[in-house]
Amino acid sequence: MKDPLANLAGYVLRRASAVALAELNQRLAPLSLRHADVAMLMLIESVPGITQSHAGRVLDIQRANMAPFVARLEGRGVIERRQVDRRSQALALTRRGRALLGKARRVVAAHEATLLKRVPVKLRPMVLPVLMALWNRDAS
Amino acid sequence: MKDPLANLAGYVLRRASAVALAELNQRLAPLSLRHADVAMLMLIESVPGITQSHAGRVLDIQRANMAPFVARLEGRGVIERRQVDRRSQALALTRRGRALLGKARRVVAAHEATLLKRVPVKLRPMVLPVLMALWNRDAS
DNA sequence: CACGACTGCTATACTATATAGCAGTATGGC
DNA sequence: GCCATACTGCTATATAGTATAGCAGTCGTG
Repeated sequence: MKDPLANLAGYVLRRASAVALAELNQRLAPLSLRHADVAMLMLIESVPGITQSHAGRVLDIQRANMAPFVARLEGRGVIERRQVDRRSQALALTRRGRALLGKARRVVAAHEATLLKRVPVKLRPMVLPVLMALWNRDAS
Repeated sequence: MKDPLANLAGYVLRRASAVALAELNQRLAPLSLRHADVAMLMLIESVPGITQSHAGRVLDIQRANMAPFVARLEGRGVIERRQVDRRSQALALTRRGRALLGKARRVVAAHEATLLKRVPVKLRPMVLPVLMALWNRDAS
């Protein structure tokens, strides 16, 4: 049946995001990772020593939610905290974290590939520009 | 700062969706509506008499979650249920529902406009095709 | 040095979504 | 007609994600 909401960008954006997210989480399940975990690991890897508060700002995770989130990753032994200040924590990957991230990267790459494969070849180069524009990090 | 995850379509898709959803819900707050309410009202309007279970399938809402959801809308007097079967419920908008949907439509239109305004003019015609392709209703 | 801003944290709440199971109902094959 | 099967609406419950309020301690700056 034809969905009468399919001509609303906001609606399709939400549905597409929900499907993609569910698929990614399913792919990550064997590694006992969620999408947010991988985002955090990738961020820490590319900005080693990033502050916990700074990471939260980049990933748009509330300070309150960062605490148990980071504690869980630390408890798993994939990241470690180093005091940079008497209030700030610098985050870094452990050896184990780097190994896990390696596997996660392959999963993410496969996920990205299936996402893009759904888009007609001619439109593929527009995917990221369109999404980035919709995200619009500067404005809101 | 440059987000190191910004080249992952899945990540940007999720972030864009989250921002857009939050904005829409804020816009809808004065009407005491959430995005899902409006989706339901729009669906019922365009397919009057649609079955509750069918609506749930179209909008991807679990049967279990449909029950309290529909009950809330009915309790507000915006939709009504008619027995079509001894097990199926047909949904329809009440007069009040149609009036409310009228206001909601304008809010949604404004939201859509601000979304599209973020996209460079050249890319705008690609927005819906790209999102629809990513959604990929046929496959998954 | 005092003040305001910042950091990490706990507790809590709310929303969205997911699973399990139940009673009753329609349907298609025999 | 009868029965197995699938479907409908529903309750109860669980989980994940996200949000607010507030606190103790720390830093930077005027």
